[in-house]
Amino acid sequence: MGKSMGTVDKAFHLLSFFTVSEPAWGLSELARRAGQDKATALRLLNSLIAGGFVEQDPVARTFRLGTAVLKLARIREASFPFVALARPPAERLSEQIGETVHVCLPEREALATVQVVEPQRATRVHVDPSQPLPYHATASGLAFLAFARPDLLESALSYVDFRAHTEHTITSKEALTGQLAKIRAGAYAVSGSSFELETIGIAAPIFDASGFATATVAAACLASRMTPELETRIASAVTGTAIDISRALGAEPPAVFIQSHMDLAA
Amino acid sequence: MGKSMGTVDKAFHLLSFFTVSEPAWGLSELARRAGQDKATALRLLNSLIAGGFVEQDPVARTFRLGTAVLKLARIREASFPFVALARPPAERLSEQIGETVHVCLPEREALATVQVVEPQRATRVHVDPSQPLPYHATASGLAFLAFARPDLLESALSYVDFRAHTEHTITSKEALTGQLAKIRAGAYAVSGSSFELETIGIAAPIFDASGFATATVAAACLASRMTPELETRIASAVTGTAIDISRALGAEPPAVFIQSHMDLAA
DNA sequence: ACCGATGGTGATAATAATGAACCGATTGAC
DNA sequence: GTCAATCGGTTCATTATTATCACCATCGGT
Repeated sequence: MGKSMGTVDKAFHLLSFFTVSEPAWGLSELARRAGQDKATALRLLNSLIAGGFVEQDPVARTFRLGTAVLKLARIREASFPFVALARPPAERLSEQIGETVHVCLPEREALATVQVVEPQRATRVHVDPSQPLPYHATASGLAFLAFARPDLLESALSYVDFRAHTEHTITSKEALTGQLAKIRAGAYAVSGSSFELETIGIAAPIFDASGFATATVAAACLASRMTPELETRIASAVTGTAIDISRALGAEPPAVFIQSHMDLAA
Repeated sequence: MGKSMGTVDKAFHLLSFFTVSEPAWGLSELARRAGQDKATALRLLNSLIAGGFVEQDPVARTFRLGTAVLKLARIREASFPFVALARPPAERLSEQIGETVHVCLPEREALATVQVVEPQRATRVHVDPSQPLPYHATASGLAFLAFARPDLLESALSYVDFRAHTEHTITSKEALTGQLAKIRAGAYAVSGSSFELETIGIAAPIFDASGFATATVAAACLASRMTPELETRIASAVTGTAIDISRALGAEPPAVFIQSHMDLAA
């Protein structure tokens, strides 16, 4: 990793505190939580405001995300239309398997859901797009880590808290790395109720041009109707969708991954 | 304006070079265009990468916008759902008048288009969402400035270059402020081919809770089919849409603005 | 083999960021 | 009504950071 700029990192550290549940901050509290001096935080915020990344409420004096992020997101989607490209395959998958499908992108500490497709049938799993998916406790997280760039894997592992969300959650680094090896061999990840009870996640990585995972696609299934045969059928469909999306992005998944997918179909 | 951090400003300066038409940059060319030393630019880019705002293509070594902007845009829209709230009224407006409708947000030097709705009819104006709209040469810019918070007006005026885009462009500060006074009286702004020939923009401000403009909605019309009667009809529809969107945001437009809108309908 | 690009690195000189103390204004408790 | 605590924001001497240039290895074209 090359050298970077501490001041800029601090600015982004501040940005990371603006979340859906806490979208607006006062100066003092934000500085305290970010571990920065008030004066420093204010100067950083002034730069963020100048760049349009942050706005300040003129009466409450609180800070919130600005409109520049909307602009940049538009540019990014216009140039590399990930969400738009992933939608059709995700919709096909949901229709095919009759379960909720979601697409996630990695962030520092967890995965973020960027797309949810729910099937027509009456009983289905609801996925909250605003809820971060922990790496160690979700099928998507495991599928991503298993095929992630080594430095991203390492970084993500340093943030995993191994908190047990249910009694099935993986709670040690050794168990996690062992599980990742199995996933690499089988191409897809299953989280049997390790995040929420009653749901089973089946996930596969989406690859970028470098051959590493850049995103995930997953089915969120009702545990009550799962069988080994159904799991294989869904896993085959999910890995196939992951291959489709990867190719739509101009990337070719690793040969071993393609092979695993074809083995599932057989 | 409070003190800011030069280093952070430089990082954002780099970010501003990633556009729809030039979404990926090599290190040397970006540094040259940004007026920065290669080494400096690289370190800034490393920080941007660490924050997820920029990605580097592993083979071409080029830099592009990262997924963090998607995440922040999601958070911003979840907390302050401007785009989602503005869409239905904008679509209704486009259908009603049969012209292209666009919604813009102010940035430092110009307006940025965040939403475009094109009508079904064969002949229509195409609005490029990636092109910034100069304050002095577009109906949206004038409508915004006429109802902007005084400090924002002053800031925007300091950035206006008064460059003539066509022979009808306003090219002096005096002409601009005079025009703004007229717009305040009439509630909407018209740019008769002052930005591009053959198109006429009709714009109105969207208000926030403080009673000042926070965004704009505009119709981009073909000049060839414009008549005084049609202008009034469209202006009435546009101002009505601006009122609808303002109320959807929880804001009540000033009484004089409502009155002007009702006068147009009469 | 050469040329002129490219992406990237390292050491020092030049510059910027830092943070404790401070200010005026609110707020809430008594 | 007063006191104490907190708020947003500013100041300036101290300090740590960043900018820059020369340099390297590599690539594609002639």
